[in-house]
Formats: sequence, structure tokens, C-alpha cells
Amino acid sequence: MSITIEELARIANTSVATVSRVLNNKPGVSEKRRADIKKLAEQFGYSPNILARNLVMKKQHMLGYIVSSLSNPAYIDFFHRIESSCRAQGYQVLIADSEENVKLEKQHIKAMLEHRADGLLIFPVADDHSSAGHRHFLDLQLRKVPFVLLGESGGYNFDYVTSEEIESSGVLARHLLELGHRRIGVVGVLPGNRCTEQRLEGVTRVLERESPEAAKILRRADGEKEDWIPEVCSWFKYPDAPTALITMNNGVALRLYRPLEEVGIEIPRDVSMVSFEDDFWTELIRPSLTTSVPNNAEVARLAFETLRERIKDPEAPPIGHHIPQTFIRRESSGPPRPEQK
Amino acid sequence: MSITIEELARIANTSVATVSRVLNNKPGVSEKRRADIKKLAEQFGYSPNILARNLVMKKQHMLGYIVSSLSNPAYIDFFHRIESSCRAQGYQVLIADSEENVKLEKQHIKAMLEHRADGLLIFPVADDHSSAGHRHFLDLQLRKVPFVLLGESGGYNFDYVTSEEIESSGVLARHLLELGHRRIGVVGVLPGNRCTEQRLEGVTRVLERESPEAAKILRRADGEKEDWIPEVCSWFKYPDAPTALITMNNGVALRLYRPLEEVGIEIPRDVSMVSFEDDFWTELIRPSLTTSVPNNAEVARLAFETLRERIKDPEAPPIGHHIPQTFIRRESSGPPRPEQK
DNA sequence: CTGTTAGCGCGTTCAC
DNA sequence: GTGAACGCGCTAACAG
Repeated sequence: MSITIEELARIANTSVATVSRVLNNKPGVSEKRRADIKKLAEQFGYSPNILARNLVMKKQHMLGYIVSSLSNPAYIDFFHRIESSCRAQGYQVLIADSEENVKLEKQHIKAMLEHRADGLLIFPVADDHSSAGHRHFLDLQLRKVPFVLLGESGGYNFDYVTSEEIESSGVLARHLLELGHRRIGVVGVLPGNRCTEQRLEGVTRVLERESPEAAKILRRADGEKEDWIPEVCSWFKYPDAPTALITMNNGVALRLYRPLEEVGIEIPRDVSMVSFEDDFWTELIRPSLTTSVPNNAEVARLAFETLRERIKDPEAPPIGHHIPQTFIRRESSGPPRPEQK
Repeated sequence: MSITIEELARIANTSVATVSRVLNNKPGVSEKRRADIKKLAEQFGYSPNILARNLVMKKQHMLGYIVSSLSNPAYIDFFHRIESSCRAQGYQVLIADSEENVKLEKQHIKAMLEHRADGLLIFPVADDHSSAGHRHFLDLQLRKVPFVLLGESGGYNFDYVTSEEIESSGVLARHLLELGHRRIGVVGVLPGNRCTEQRLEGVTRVLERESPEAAKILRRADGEKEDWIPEVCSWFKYPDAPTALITMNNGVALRLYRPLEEVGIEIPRDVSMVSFEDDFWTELIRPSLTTSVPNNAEVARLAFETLRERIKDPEAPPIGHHIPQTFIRRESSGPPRPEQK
């Protein structure tokens, strides 16, 4: 498929050592030979065999990026940021998608280890952020594999970087309280999913502290897929319907737009809606969505940096970072209808 | 980081050959030793060094997938399909994102070649589907690197698989004609982008054949980013405004929703809108979008198969495939207002 | 059945 | 400045 360093040496009437020196821009070769060999390499389309090189160098300059779901645009955004940092430092990034499947996640970790990646950046699958779901990371830590989790550490003492969820979620709740909402509903919590659970916790904490009566009547429609659609719609059959909804992500919010409209509920006139995450369509739809958006740039930067530190010093104590989110007010949230209470 | 096959052999009081045999499930080892060695390998957390293995095997069981933009959900969809086919056959897939940048594309190709991928699946960057933009693929072909293009072959004789654009685009045009539209606008054509150019061609062909008067007054708002927004809006200041718009993809369509509404134009009452591609929000927004959706599943399947064939026989003549799209009628298209014509 | 050995392509001493 | 020789971890003959 491509010639080897040895063939090149033969063609250039020299030894592999010399060729290797010029290929790696190392000193100790006369300028003339250097130029000659470079020309020959170009001419014969020489392509170094990275495998052989890495095998002897025992350094891959390669990081693994394992993500719970590539369908999530945020993770792609992440990847771009991380990759450009890496490229700047001569690192390559291997991507893998676990498709929210722990088994696949483990499989990918194994594969990357076999490929001798220097370190791993992992968005653990969201299904199971319990300590059980994180047990396989313990193995990694024991084996001294440098890795950092993007998300919670599941109670273990791992390196991790994550978006701050509780405070940020509280901001959304406070926003609704300030607008005058008291009857609030939370939609799309996935039991067992740490991220949504924290968002819920952020809401309840603020409510309990700042408006106990609102906390008491907080409603929830949880579950997978779109199970919550009929439940949420049913709330609006009664006079004590919520005047504001907090959805666990933009997808959940958008999926409610049409069903609500069909039962005669208008946003934000009849109900306010606030959400999490950021997508290009968030401000294009009507009404545009008020959201709390994670600071991906900073999370990515810190994750990469943390991994570099870990690679440098495998013995240092693990550290965790929480990055605050940004609140963006848009059209979907407003004061409750006066006549409604 | 992990023990080697040699250390394992020493621990098990045997030779590397035997260990290698059990690790690869090859015959010629007594059941007892096999079990012993497997246990030991497990116990010591042995992880094979794929680099060393591939170096000697000269087979990576690894494909490269280079895509013009990972931000496009369709390409992720693709990746999933291709990857699952690959995994089923013991192949791994390396992803790379060229971010619509030819330079990056070349860089990634180089990297994958250096990693000795067995073959490449490439979505060329869309900016330049001219023959100049495809010249670097000629090098690949000359070097006998197995690769297949996802998209047009730019006039060269390469393997490629692509969504059929011209006929499919014609279906949208015909749909509008049948609804009674005659004043039609095309939005979002990127000059130099083969895909959008073909979609435009599909429209004009049908119009010229089936309604020459409509073809004559066909309008266009081309360009990058969102340049076309003010232009499209300005059309509606005059009585001869288009009654239907064909946008080059869902993003373009969605970006027009609000601006049109702001100038008092309602979809589909005042103007019908039809588009291309498929996104989860396409049927969730209001009004839901009538689109022509590419058959990704089939394209992915065929691309993978074509690559396998190419790897098997590097000398066979290249072949191209065009996969028809599916038309999906939704709410955004309807008959023109009677009073308008 | 089992062990010995020769490379795979490359970077790196260490002599010349 | 230059080249011969060794070893990275592994597979595949080949010989017992």
C-alpha cells in the first residue's frame, strides 16, 4: 500500500537510521541528503506506518472520546472544541458512540485501551449514573488508565467535569416565581438519570425555600420517550392547571408545543415554558424557548486540561469541576394570566 | 499499562505461541491449558496490543469515515448504520470531521492512511464538488487505496453512492404544480455546491417541461448563511409574490418561518413551503414541513457494501449508485390562495 | 500438542 | 555525519 522506510533507504543509497532522522526532522544529517530524501519520500508517496512508530515509541498522541449519544448536538460541539485543542498539541481524537448503552460503552473503552489511547474522555451513558453504573470506571482507575468523566462521578472519586445543574436549575425556578407563577409542573425527569434528577432537585430546593406553597403543589410527569405528553395535556382539563412548565431539555419542550396547542393551550399566554440545553432551532421556533444553556466551551476546555494533568501525573488526587450555566430569557416565559388567579 | 503476551507466557509457564493461540481461540491447545491461560489473562487484566497485532497481520479491520460536517444529524445517522454493519463483521470505524474544510479533509485522509485503515468512506466537503475539489481523490485511486465517496464523484471515475437529487427534487416541484402553484421561489442554493445545484436543476427541469410559464418566472435567493432572508421577505411586498417556496434544506426553511410571519405571511395560507432532509423537529414545528427525505439507510448499506467490494478487488471498474428519496407531505404545503391568482 | 524463531516497520543507541 | 543492530508486542511458520 505504501513503501517502507527501509525501501526508501535503499532507493536513497543510505541507511534506515538516516531516513528516520530526516523524516522526523532530527539533526545529524547533512542538508543535501536531507533534501534528497525528502524529495524521494514525497515522490514515492511515502506514508509513515503509525502503528510501527507507536509500537516502538509507546506513545500514541491519541485520546479517546466516548460519548453516550452522538445524536446529541451538544456532544458534537464538545468534540469540535476538544479536537481543536488536541490538534494544536499534536494529539488525535478517536470518537465512539455508546448509544446510551452501557455494554457498548464498555466495549468502546476496551477497544480504545487495546489501541493504546493515551487517555479517555467519557460521557457516561445517562441511563445509570448510580454507583453500580460506574463500577467499570473503577477498573480503569485501578489500572491507572488516565480518564476524565464528563458528568457526575457517581459517588466514586474520579476526575470529572460537568455542567452545574442544581443552581442553574434553581435560576429557572426563580425566574418563574418572579414572574408570579406558583403552580408549576416539571416534565421529563428520567428516574435514575442523574442529570435530570439534579435539575429537579434544583427546582424543588428553590421552591421550598422561596415559596413553600408552590413546592407543595409541584407536579411531575416523568418517564421515557413521550409518555408524559398525555399526562401533561390532562393537567389542563382542570382549573388548577400549572401556569408554568419546566422541561428537562429542549426536545421535551418542543414535543409539547403541538399537543398543548391542540388542547387549546397557548404559550406563554396560558402556560410558560422553560427548558435546558441549546439548539439552533431554540430561538427560531415560535415562541422561542427560554432556556438554561450549559457552557460547553468551558467544560470542554477544562476536561481536556484535566485529562492532560492526569496523564502527566497518574498519582495525583482526582478532582471535580462544576461549570455554571447561562440563563437566556426568550418568548416562552411570561407572567401567568391574571384571570387564572 | 498492561502486561504483554510474553509476561503472560512466563507466568503460565509456557510459550508465547501457546498463549497467542488461546488468546485468538485457535486450535492446538489442550483444554486445560486453554482454561488456565484464559483465567490468568483475565486476572492480570491482559489487554492485547492491537498495534503490534495489526503490524504483523497487515490488516486493521478498520474503516475510516470522513464526513464534511458532523453537525449534520444525517451524517450521524449514517455513521450509526455503517458502524453497526461494521461491528457485525468485526470492523471498527474511525470518524473524522472535516468541518467543510478541504484542508482538514486532506489531513484526515492522510492520518487515516497512516493508521493503515483498510478503506475510507468519505463525504466530501460540499464547498467544492468541482473536479478541482476532487483532485486529491485521484491520488487515492492511483495509490490503490480503497475508498467510496458519499456524494457525487465530481466527474471522475470513482466509486460513489449518493441520494438521487434531480428526480426527487422534481417530485417536490410537481407537487407544487399539482396544487396549482405557478409563482415559485427557490431558496438557499449554494453556488458550487453540487447537491443544491442538482436540486435546483430538478425543479427547473420539471417546470420547463410541465409549465413553461412557471419556469420563466422562477425566482431564486441564493447565498451563504442567512443572506437570503431579507431578499425572500422583500418578494412579498409585491402582488406577484411567489405562492410557494422550495428551500434547499430544513434549516433554511425553519430560518424563514419567523421572518415571514413578521411580515404578515402565513404558511401555507399565503405561501407553501417544501424542503429537503429530515430532522426530528420537522414534524413537530407548526406548520410541519413537507419534505423530500433521503433514504439514508439504503445509502449507508450500499456504501459499506461497495467499499467491501472495492477492498476485495482493487482492480474492478468503479461504480456509482443513486438512491431515490421519499416524498413526505405535511402541513406546510397547500393550494395557493384563490384571490391571489 | 508445544516451544523456538523470524519478521512486521520503525526509533534509537552505539560504534565508526 | 552515518550505518548496523536491537527491541517494541505480536502472529505464523517450523521443528520437536
